[in-house]
Amino acid sequence: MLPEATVRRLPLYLRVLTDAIAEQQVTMASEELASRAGVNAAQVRKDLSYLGSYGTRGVGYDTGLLCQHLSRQLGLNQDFKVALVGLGNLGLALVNYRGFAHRGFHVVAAFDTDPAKVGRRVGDATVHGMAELALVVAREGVTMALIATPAAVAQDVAERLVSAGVTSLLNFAPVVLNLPPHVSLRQVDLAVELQVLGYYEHLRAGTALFAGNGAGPAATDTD
Amino acid sequence: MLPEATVRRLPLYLRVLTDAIAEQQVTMASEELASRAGVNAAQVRKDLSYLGSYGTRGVGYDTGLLCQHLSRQLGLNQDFKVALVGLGNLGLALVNYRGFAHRGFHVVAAFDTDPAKVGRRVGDATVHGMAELALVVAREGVTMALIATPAAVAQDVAERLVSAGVTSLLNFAPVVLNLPPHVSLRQVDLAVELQVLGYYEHLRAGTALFAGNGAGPAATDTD
DNA sequence: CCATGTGAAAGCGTTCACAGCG
DNA sequence: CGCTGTGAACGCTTTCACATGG
Repeated sequence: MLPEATVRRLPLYLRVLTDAIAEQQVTMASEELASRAGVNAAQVRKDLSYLGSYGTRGVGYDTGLLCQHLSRQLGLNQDFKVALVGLGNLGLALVNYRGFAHRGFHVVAAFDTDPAKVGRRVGDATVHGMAELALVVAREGVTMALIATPAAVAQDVAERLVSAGVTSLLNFAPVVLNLPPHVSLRQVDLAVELQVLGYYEHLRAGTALFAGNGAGPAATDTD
Repeated sequence: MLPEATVRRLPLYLRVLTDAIAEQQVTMASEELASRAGVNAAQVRKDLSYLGSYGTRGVGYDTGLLCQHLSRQLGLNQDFKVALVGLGNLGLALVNYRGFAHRGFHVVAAFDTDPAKVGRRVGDATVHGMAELALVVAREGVTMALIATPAAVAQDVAERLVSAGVTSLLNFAPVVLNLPPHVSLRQVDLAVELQVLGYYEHLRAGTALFAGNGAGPAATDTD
């Protein structure tokens, strides 16, 4: 079991390594991997040490070997079947997002309440009405879902997805979801992100009257 | 100066309070606020204690009073001028997102490289070419920006925004941005979120062979 | 000699437990 | 009596510093 903080950084390392491999780079030291991933070098070494010893002292890490191991750890050699609920602007953006299929995440089913959208195809998926959710999710063997619905229905949608067999959810609706503990849940909340930025912006505006320049607390966070 | 972890939760509390006020609820105990925000009650009390003493012992918090104070802390009484760069599916979703204008965030300028899009209006903003970025950002007094461009150009776009006077960035492109420390940066990375879910999904699939049921480590995180 | 891998230390964030106040 | 506000304990994360090995 890897620490959660480590899990969140593995995709970044993987991205850096993939770029390096494309540039024919065969080895990389923790120092370089760290600076390209925006973290501390000791952090990189500790994170990678959880996976075993895949580096060579005096040299660095073999980019190809490490890339392979990170992919395996993240389960990227298998394919994940993903459902998308809510085909507003955000839902459409999600289904067309390149980063998904690229890494083994396949949106195989989409759902919306709007009868005008039902029956259309978005990406590789057909749009179904909400009534068919349980049936289609079970039939397609979907295990992950993206919730891009209005906040008011997100909890209900989440519960129906979980009942139908989904075990991982990525929720974009601005509500806190209550789900059984065996379900993995991650939240992407644009309003929260903006308000956090607003706080620091507001802080700078206030302290600028007292302090000389704008050298304030930069909230750099990758999550 | 509030701890960053606390700042990230304030918008959640604010949302719960806003809902409660709409339901005519005048006071709320830390216990209820906590459960509705999906956190621990002691956490709520500690977070709120950083802002001062706005609760009444034996009763709870005055929803209206607390809401007002949280809004002030987050700088939501002032208006923020926001620029949007990149008008793909995601960019369009962002400009049409309701949660923004609602809380004082106004997208007053948009930019894209596609000549076919330049000159159009999206929401309340006119679409400009990239060449006009510095000029328009300075003229409109933009301080915050959303980067919804391809990864390859995000670093360049970010630097140009910062040169033009932007001090807060919300980046949706899947790259680590390197910026001067006085700039606040937040990252929303869909590929990372999915891969984290993939890790736990993969883990459950692997351990299911050994352990009896799927009661695994649920990564519930609001961030 | 150089960079990894890792104990030990330092720093944060969360949770507990209860004193204190309305 | 109930709930806030808070010191103290706990656990997780990050960083340091260096022994170890190619």
